[in-house]
Amino acid sequence: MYASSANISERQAAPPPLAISTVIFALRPSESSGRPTLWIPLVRRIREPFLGLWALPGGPPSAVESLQDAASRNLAETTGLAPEYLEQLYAFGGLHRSPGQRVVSIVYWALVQPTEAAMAAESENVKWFRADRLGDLAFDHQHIIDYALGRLRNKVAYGSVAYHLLGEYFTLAQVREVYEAVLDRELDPANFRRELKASPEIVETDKYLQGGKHRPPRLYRFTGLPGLDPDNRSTP
Amino acid sequence: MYASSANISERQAAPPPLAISTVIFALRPSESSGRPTLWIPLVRRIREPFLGLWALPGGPPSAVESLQDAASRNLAETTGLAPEYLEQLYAFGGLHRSPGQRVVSIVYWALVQPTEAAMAAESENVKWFRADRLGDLAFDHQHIIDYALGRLRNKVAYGSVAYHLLGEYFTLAQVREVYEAVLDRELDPANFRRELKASPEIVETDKYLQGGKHRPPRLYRFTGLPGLDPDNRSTP
DNA sequence: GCAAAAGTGTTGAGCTTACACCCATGA
DNA sequence: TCATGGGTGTAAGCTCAACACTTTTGC
Repeated sequence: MYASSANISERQAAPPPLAISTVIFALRPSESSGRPTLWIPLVRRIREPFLGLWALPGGPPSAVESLQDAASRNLAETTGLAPEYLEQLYAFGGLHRSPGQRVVSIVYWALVQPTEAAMAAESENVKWFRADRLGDLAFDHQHIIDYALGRLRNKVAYGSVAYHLLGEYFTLAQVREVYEAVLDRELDPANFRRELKASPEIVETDKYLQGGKHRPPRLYRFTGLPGLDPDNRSTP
Repeated sequence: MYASSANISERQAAPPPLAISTVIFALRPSESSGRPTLWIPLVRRIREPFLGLWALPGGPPSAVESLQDAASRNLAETTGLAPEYLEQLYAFGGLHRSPGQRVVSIVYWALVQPTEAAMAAESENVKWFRADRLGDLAFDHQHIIDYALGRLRNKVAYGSVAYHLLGEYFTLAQVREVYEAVLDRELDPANFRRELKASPEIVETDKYLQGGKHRPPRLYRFTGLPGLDPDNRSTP
């Protein structure tokens, strides 16, 4: 009988090793249409298994950092990115995720702003891909990305997540484009703008976006809070 | 640079050990009002730290079982229960969850039917508590339970989870009582029944619940699917 | 018959949706 | 001045919440 989740010295078999991975989303204009689409940075496998294939950035957590910090560090090390939004996705621990040793991966998902994404480190072994056009990936990473996409869609549909894919100032039409890219369907501009203006987290500024072809749209800011990591108890 | 979530041999420090815990919910009639309320089984700590305090059932996963199977086994070993519903809750991995060694806990949450719950093993070291009246718990387990309660409330409000707390046959009023217990507010019986009858997953039977004080209500069944664990990829 | 829960009907408020329309700007 | 996206108005339709009402049982 095991009476605690925090004492593992009570069983013989070695528990499976742990790794942290992150699915990172950013917006980039599509090469064809120019409209914003979702992109994901991947890193190339430099050893077996799956040598040469693309995979999610990840690695083992160190003993002295929280899981979320591990995801952050990892993300900075591989891609140079500092995410605007970072949330735990799921812990994957199936027996056959990896040939050879079995690994438990705690996966995070992140949103980065386009300014960040633009100056992200890209190299021989780090490349960005359109989220809907990935090739063959290592391990179960395609499956993980599909799950992350589902979560993103869900969070966008309800919550206040879309703004983390945009810069500090944005037009309401830009927000709509994010929704349209993520949900993959068109939305009524008139009704969408009304809905956003009803939300108190979106505040109007007195700036306008200049340089467009037509009437310059007003810029807005998002003032909502990022949402807390549940892995923090109030009684330390 | 760490190119994979499934290869941990690339870093020096030993990763933190892993444990699985489960928050188990079942309905029992309240001693005072007789109306159904949420109860949770806990196990007593039989060693330091937190010796003597109550804690969530849990233990290390073995190397040869999936995380969900580990939660299931664990649950059977400690409480004798076979849950009707089992879903991953969150991976808790803060640095200060446990005095002494740092542990990462992947926590599941479960719903068991009242028949199961009634014949659950109870002993000196395993007891059931009202979810809203727990004493001091070991580790961050109170915090975890609060989070699980939030998830349960959310899933009940939207989804099709309430039926897993009931037996195979149930009246619509019983479903309403579950909602009322979980959400902690009263619901309009007329509107609630209409909403349920609109759902195709709830099918009418030709049985009636006899033995009540008044008009015998019709019994219904739930035909929905349990919802899949995301930790299963389709390409094996 | 009476009390109480099972079960049905109805109505108004409010929100969503579709779309007509005006506004401001670059070319 | 015209094309285009920014931005506003509005009416139909639907959903939801409140509550009056009928039905069926045990006592």
